[in-house]
Amino acid sequence: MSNKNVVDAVRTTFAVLKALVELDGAGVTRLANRLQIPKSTIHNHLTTLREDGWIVKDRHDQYHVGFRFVDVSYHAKRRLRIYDMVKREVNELAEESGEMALFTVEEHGMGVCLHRKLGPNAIETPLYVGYRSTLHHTAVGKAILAFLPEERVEEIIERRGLEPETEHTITDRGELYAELEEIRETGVAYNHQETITGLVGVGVPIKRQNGSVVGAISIIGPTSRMGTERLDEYLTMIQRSVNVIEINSTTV
Amino acid sequence: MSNKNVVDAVRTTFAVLKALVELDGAGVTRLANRLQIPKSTIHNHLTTLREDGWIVKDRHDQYHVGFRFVDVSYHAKRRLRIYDMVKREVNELAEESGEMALFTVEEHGMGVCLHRKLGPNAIETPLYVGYRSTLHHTAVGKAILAFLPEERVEEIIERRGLEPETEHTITDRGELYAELEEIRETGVAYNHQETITGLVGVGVPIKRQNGSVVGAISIIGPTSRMGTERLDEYLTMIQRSVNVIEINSTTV
DNA sequence: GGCGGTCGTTCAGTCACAATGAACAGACAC
DNA sequence: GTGTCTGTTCATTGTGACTGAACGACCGCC
Repeated sequence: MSNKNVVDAVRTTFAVLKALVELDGAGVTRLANRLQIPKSTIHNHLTTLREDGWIVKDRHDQYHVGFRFVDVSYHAKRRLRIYDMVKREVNELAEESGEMALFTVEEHGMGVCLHRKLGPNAIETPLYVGYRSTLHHTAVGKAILAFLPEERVEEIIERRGLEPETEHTITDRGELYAELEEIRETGVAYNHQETITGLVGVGVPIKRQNGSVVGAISIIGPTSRMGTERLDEYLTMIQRSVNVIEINSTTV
Repeated sequence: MSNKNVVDAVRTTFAVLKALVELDGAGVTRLANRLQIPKSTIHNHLTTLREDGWIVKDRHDQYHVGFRFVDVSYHAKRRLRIYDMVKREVNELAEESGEMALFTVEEHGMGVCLHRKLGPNAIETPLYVGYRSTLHHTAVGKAILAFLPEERVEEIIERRGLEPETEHTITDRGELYAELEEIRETGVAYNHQETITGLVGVGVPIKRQNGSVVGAISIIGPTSRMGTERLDEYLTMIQRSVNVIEINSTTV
């Protein structure tokens, strides 16, 4: 079960934290049952986490992840120098388009949404800042994959699979590679109802001077409002934003 | 050294994470030196954290806290049902006042800023979403302290102290209690250059139906722009916002 | 108001395993 | 080539993480 050179107790603690997030707070017994770990062990971990200020216990003896992670989150985002600039551009894209605009980066083979702005007409989606998803079925995800080294892409597909989200999700490796090739040529990635039926998106990667990809920006909306000519319009807007970001990031 | 019923390995791991945040990324050796823990031990923890997707290693073998904490952060904030409403009100306060508006809650005896919005004229401060500080020298902090149970307040002062930030910071326990009493009567807390010289603020607590305090909202700006009458103006605005929040939170 | 059935918490024993230091390998400057 | 930084591996060992059973607090129910 346990690999070498790793600390199992750390695994346990983060399993507890993950469960607290998923259960939206829980008590000792519920955690013990869910994780199949004795109550006393769970209790020790919870006590440690609480004493160190990472979780809280409410008046009903329910434990919750604490706000200290908000601090960690801030510092994680701060590592991206372009973050503030990207935020500004994404906000503008949302305002101009009226739809939802977002910024996503890749980490451990998953896409993580780091900024999201709802325009005046934006639809409701489960997407939030911090949301993690596989890369193969989103506009931003494919935009990123297209510009990662080939071996990284294979590694990621191996690790994360090509699970279908809708009937339009690309689940064939060859098909995906063909589309990535096309994205490399055109510099644009689309999401044609591959994540949620009725939802389309257009995304463009943000690259460093050396050509490596940092992340991607996209605009997302319902098929009813996002026809071909509208998508083209949005694409132009996004490309302008990415241009601004890429140019300004070289000077810093 | 080690308490009973706690897991030291967990302490170590979070010490590593904390150091990674403070150092803005670091390698094995630097962490080992800083934490006075052998390299191999640090390495084991880093490997575990990385395999589980909590930290990343860049191309220069520097470890950084990962974006997965952004996800945790989101779920921590989501626990506050009033969060979205507060966010909207704070944004509006910042727009209307032109200054910085913010929302802070208490956790483990510290204030944690959960939302911050810069108005058009807002000044630069080190305050960010996730920022943690002691409670005794801020408007929001005192607003919260005033409506916590007396024994909690004593506990917090005992644990966190009354460190001076400027020459105006209240460091005397009796003086602080007197001011808290006044805040309880008026429902308003002020920060008169107690955190940063030249910076003043006005804050109001947000309470639940049962009278317990959830957090506080404030507007912060430079002394030059924030005279008595201006502060009164802002106070009225904040009170209106808090009113909206408190009324709407009872119906949910 | 007594009585199961929860819950969280405590505690001492034990053996897995976290911590360790020394050795190794790779990068880099000079 | 040489020296000095890195990060990494690995066998050893002694400690402390894990464990189950017992405890006590709480709550609803009959």
